[in-house]
Amino acid sequence: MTVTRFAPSPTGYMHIGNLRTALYSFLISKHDGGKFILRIEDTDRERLVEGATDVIKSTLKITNITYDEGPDVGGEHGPYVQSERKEIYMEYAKKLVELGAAYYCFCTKERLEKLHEEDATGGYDRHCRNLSPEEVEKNLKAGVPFVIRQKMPLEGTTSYTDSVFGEISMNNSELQDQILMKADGYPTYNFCHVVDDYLMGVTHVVRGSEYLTSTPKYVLLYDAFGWERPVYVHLPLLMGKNEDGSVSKLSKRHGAVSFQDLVADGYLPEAVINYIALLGWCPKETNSEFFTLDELKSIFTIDGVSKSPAVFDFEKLLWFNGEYIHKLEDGEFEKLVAPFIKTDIPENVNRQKMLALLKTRISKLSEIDEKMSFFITLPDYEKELFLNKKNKIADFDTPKTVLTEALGILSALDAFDNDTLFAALSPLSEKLGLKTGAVMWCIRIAVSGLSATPGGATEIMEVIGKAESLSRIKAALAKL
RNA sequence: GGCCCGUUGGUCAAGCGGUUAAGACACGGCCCUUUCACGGCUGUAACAUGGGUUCGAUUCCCGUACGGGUCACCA
Repeated sequence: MTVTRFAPSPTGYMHIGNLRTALYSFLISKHDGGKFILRIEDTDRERLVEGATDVIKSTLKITNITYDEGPDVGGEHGPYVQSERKEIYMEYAKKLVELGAAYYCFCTKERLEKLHEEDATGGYDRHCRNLSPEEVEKNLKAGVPFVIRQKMPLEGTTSYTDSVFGEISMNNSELQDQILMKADGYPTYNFCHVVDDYLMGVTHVVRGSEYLTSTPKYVLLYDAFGWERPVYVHLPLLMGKNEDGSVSKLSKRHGAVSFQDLVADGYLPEAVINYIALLGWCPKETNSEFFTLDELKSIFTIDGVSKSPAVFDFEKLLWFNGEYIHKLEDGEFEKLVAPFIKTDIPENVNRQKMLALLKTRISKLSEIDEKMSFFITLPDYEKELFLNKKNKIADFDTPKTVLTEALGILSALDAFDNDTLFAALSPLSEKLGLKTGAVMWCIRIAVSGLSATPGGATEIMEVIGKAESLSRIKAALAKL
C-alpha cells in the first residue's frame, strides 16, 4: 500500500509551496487508494510558533486534503507530533552508535565556531569520531553535554533513484558527519524524519527538491539500520518573479504567498488548489485545466511531475479564481462574498440582483466593495461622459431629449424589473430615430455615472429601484 | 567556491529521433451586445549556446553560458 505523509514544521503560516507539497503527497497516495499521514515536525524548539499547528490543520481541512492518521485523528503509529516521540529517537540513535554508523561528540559550540572561522567551508573536523569507548564512557558519566553524529563513509559514492529526477549520486567525501541528536536531547530533521518515516510505514517520501542533495545521507541511515529505502519523490521548487525580472524562491516579497493570505484576499480554496496542482505537474491525455480534488486523485501520476522550477503567476491564479467564482450558484456566491462587503447596502438597493450582476464580473471576492459602490452612491461625473462616438452622440441635445422622454415613461411605471423597463424604453429609439444603444447609453450614464458598468441601463435601474433611478436621471438633466 | 539539479513563447506547459513545435494565462484584432464582462473567432510570440552521434535532432551524449538548490545543534 502506498503511504505518504506531509510533515510540516509549525513555524507560522502555511506557505503556498508547502501546500502544494501536501497536495502532491496526498494525491500520490490517494491515486493508489493508499494512506496519507500528517506529522508535525516540531523538534526546533526555538522556531516554534504558537498556534501554527492549528493553521496547518485548518488549511488541510478547508482544502479537503484529509489525512488518515495525524495528531487529532490518531492512528496506529502515533504520536504524530515529534516532540511527543522524543524517547524513540534517542533509542534509535544509540542503536546506530552500536551499529557503528554514529558516534558521540562532545565538542563545544565554541570549538565549532572557531573551526568555522578558520575555514568556513570545511565543516566539522570529525574530532570525536574516533574517541575510545572508555573516553566516551567517562564523558557520559561526568555529564558532559553531547550530540550524536552520523558517521559518514570516507570514500566511495552514495546514490539513490529519485522518481522525478532520476539517479542522484554524491561523493561520500561531500557528506558531513551531520548531527542526529542535539545537545538538548531533541533529534534533528536529518534523523527523526527517517526514523518516523520508517516507523510509520511511509513508502513514498514526497518533498521539495531542496532535499535532493541531502537525501544520500538519509539513504545511508536506512542502509545502516537495514531498512528498506522508501521511494523518493522530489518536487520542483516554486519561484516568484522579482521586480527586476529575475526569479527566486517564492517568498513574502512576492506578495501574498500564504494560503490564508490568499483566502483573505478573496481567493477560493478550490481555485488555489486547482492552480497549484498545475504548477510543476501536467496531466497526461487531457488538455483540460479544470480539476476537482477527486478528479486530481484519479489522474495524478508522478511521471507528470516536472523537473524545472515553476514561477508562481498571480495573474493566472486570478483568472482561475474568476472562473470558479463565475460558476458559483448565486446563493453560494452571496454567502461567500458576504464577509467582504464592508459597505452598508441601503434599502432601495436590491442586494440579490446586484450581487447576481456582479458575480460574473469579479475575479476575487475582495473586489466586491469597489465594484458595487456606484449602486450605492452616484459617483461625481462630468457631463462630457454622455458624449459617445460609437453611438454618434456628439452633443448634449440627444441625452437631454432621451432623458426627458425616459423620465416620463419611467415615472408612469409600476413594475420596475429589467424586462418591464426594457420593454417600456425600447420604443423610444424608434420614436427619436436613435439606435437602442444610443438610448441606453444616455440612461445608463445617468443612472450610473460610469462609462463602463456591470449590466446595462435597465439592469442597473432594477437594482437601485424606481425612486433612485428617477432622482439620478433628474440630476443628470440638471447637469445638462 | 565545492557538489547536485534544471533550461520549449513574458508565465504555466505538451512533446519523449522525422510534427505546419499543442493548449492555457497575459497581450492585440474581429464578432456578439444595452456599456462592461462572458462567449466565439483570430493574431503576435519559443526549443539558451557550441560541438558531436545519426540519413535526420527540440528530443540522445559532451562542453559552455545562464538560472536554481545545497553545504547549520533549521527543517
